[in-house]
Amino acid sequence: MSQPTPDTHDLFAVRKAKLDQMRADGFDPFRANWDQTHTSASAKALYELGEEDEKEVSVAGRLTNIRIMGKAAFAKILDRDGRIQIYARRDALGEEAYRAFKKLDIGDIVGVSGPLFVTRTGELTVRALHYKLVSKSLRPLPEKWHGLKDSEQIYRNRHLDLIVNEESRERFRKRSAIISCIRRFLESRDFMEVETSTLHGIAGGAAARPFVTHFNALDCDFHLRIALELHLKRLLVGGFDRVFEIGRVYRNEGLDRRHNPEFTMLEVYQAYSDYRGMMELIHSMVQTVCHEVLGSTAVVNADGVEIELAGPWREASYLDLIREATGDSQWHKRSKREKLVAARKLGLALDPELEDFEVTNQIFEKRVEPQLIQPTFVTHIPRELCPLAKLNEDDPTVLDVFELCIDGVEIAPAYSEQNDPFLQMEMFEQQVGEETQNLDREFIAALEQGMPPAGGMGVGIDRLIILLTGAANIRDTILFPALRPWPARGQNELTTEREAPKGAN
RNA sequence: GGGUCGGUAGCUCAAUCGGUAGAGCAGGUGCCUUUUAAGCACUUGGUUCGGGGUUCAAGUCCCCGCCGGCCUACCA
Repeated sequence: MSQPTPDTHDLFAVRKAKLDQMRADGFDPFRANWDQTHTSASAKALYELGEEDEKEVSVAGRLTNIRIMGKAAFAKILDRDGRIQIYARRDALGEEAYRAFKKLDIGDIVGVSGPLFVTRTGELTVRALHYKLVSKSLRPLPEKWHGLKDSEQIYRNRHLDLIVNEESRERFRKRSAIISCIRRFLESRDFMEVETSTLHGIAGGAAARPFVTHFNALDCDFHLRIALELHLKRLLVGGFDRVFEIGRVYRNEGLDRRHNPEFTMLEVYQAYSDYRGMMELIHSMVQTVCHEVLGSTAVVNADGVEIELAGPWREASYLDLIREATGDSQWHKRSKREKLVAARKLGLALDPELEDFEVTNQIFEKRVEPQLIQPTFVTHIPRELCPLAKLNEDDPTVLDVFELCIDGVEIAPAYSEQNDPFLQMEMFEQQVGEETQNLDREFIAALEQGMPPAGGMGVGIDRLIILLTGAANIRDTILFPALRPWPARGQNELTTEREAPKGAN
């Protein structure tokens, strides 16, 4: 087959022409495979064991770098563990194979086998005796030195980001390790992992606008869940005394540095415990993750501020923190008007129509929470703020709950769970007001069956990952964050044209 | 939703006051058998996000739109 000369500036066409030529010569890389005996890391480990020289390995990965020097070449391949150098020379591979090697492109996926050796400059290298192209890369990779910087491309083309940006690869590896560690921690405490449904008739357990979807078979609308809470508590009623779920929840609200419309939540429920028990649980959990995954109890946030996670953590009541922020020890005795004036002094122009507790809570969210950088359990939270927790026995205006704040963000709320169906009904009615169709009567019926006293907690996993990896943005911790769908005519339209696969047989 | 900044070659970035759109990497050709962002020589490559306007002349100024970053609003 006469090789058509493609435009040398059309990187796709140049690579496609190489592929066509290979297929014409009887080799189709998309039908090939490779027997990988070692990764970059295990090959290094093997070499460091010492003993006899010239250990043979067979590695595979994506070519990220090629340096051709006449009759020999160095290249690097990237596999799941990292990079390893390979050395190809004409007299070892043979004339024909070496000529083909020189035609490889950065981004191609190859298998390479041969003995390990260390180069003059001290780098462990595989001396290629055999190699095979096992997947052709038709698109060029971003620049080798600067990587991919454009944040939109990073989010839209995460695969490119992962190939060229090592920090990104490491961050997601760490995310996986943290979640795995959390699972093992909870299992070691005899919690059982469950999966509850994501399609809810009534999206309860939190106050957030849900996404709506339509179920054709039943011809009715469903909501994507906004929390895991109510189903998990029904499992407590059912006798699963210690349950947890790690799953997606969906909230139809704005996007920003700390909010993605779908995010990962961990919820844990433990019968015969309470919010104090949850304090111990989250503290131990974070210590365990620090030791097993991070190897450190200190983390540094995106602003360079160090946060010390080793315990014990500060405990402060909601009202004390408000008093501290406003400098008013008699805050609880002030009228709403006085509170509004105080809010204004703190630079908050609040709507006078807000309820009294909402005014205070605005101060909490805008002026207190952002200041809670080191881990702090905020306790004694006003009852209006959460309808699902038990009232404090000594002061029924507050709840037996905490909110764990770190780095100015709420990481985990936990409650002594309300199990009195009458009080629960009352709280629900206050919450939903007129919209009684949003009142989850099935849940109330479950409570009427009798739910054991329990502690429960929700952990925003993505926010925890931000904290533990020092990420600047929730999108850097979510593999495929929400973005507006591609415009109809994008600059980067699909290049692969529809054509009969000629080389296929 | 509002404010603000941005979108230039496949990638990372330049382009003075409105006056012929450039560089590095990647790509192509040639040389080079231990390189490290390999090197050397030559070289291809542009709907300057899209549409309109002002002007002798627009990447640059104005208007509209698209996409994104940041701030803000919403947000248990």
